[in-house]
Amino acid sequence: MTETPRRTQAQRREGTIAAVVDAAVEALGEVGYARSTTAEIARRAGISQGGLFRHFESRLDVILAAADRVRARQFDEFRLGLASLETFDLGDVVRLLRRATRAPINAAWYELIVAARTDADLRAILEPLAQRYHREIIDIGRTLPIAEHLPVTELDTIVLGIVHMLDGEALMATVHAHPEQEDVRVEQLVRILSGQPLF
Amino acid sequence: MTETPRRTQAQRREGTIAAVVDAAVEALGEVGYARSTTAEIARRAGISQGGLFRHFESRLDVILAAADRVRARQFDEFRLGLASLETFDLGDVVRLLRRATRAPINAAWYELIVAARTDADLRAILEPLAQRYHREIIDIGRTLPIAEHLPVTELDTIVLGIVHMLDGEALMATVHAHPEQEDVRVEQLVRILSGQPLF
DNA sequence: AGACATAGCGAGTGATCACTCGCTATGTTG
DNA sequence: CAACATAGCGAGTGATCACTCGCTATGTCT
Repeated sequence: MTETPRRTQAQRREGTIAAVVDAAVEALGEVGYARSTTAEIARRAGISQGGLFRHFESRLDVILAAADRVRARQFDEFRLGLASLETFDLGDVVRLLRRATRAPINAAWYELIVAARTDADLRAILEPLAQRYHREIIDIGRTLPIAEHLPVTELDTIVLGIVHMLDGEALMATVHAHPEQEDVRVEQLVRILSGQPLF
Repeated sequence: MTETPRRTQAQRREGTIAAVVDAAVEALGEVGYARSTTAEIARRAGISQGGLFRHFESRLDVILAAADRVRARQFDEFRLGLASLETFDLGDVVRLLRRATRAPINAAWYELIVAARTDADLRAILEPLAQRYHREIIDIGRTLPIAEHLPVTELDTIVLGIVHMLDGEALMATVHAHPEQEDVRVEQLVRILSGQPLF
């Protein structure tokens, strides 16, 4: 009655691993780091708890794979968004960045960053990824047309400053959202950065 | 041999409660929300686990008290710092704010904010505190001398923007610190906000 | 087809969780 | 001092944690 897909071992393995990593990313976003247990992840991946450990040595091993998947997907999507812009209007770039920081998948990244502060093992595996994350943000900033009109250290300060601001905003929004003020805040920010003196 | 302090019941109660709340704040900062268990908090407070439940109905009850203590202490200290400033140089204010966001006690606040995203019960008790936190930041901003030279909505945008930026910076610093660049970043930021056009 | 390797399963295991309960210690009230 | 109320203790309790293990299911190799 039911069809037998007849997949090779490599296909089965690959498919299961991908399902587990996706499930882990989803769990991090939906229930947070502490409740992203191996049972929870296995359930979301449609696999038994024991089966999970066939492909991953430990929970941390799953988390590491999930973290790198989040990082890669975020940058892929952001670069795609950048490429679709016809002009490099600062407001558009900030809005793209805001969309990235508010994306559900980015919540998983925040979970990991915060958990890493008090979990030395997690921090050890997350640090290289965070370094790369940071590096990629800086690099993208330097490819923007604006880069030609600014000293590089100021450019980096502005890019990181905006990203950090949006990170802080996204985190606080979970307990205190102000959606009606967000657009006007972006406009004001752009105006300030564009050089109209404020005081 | 050992002295008997002979405290009243009210004093004993008050002292124990204060010890528990302090222990909870300390635990949140040092081991994070998930590992701030009632056993961990009781141990740090020098009390038995059962004794803790004599004064608090649940773990969340302890957490709530700790959260409000963090909020109150942060604002007390910041207002004290502000009062000690001879001039209201923007750089000094930003440095004060940075000191506040990087304070160990503030890490407890971040733990709670992030945990609240995926914990409805925690979010319910934390939301009013977060509202008050937000309100107090805005209010302090509006008492600054700068307020007289700016429309209030722009002032709020700048104040919240800087606070969010420092929050984001503080959070990312746990996995990716750049202490050597921090001072120059503040100077650049102040220069930008002071009206020198960048592009 | 038969021998072998890998994939997947689910019932353990010891540790830890928030919380309870019967008890003792200390302070209060008359 | 006696009767009582509150403070504090620590051994439970059932649930859940990461992880293991003996087993079956499925794919591979000759």
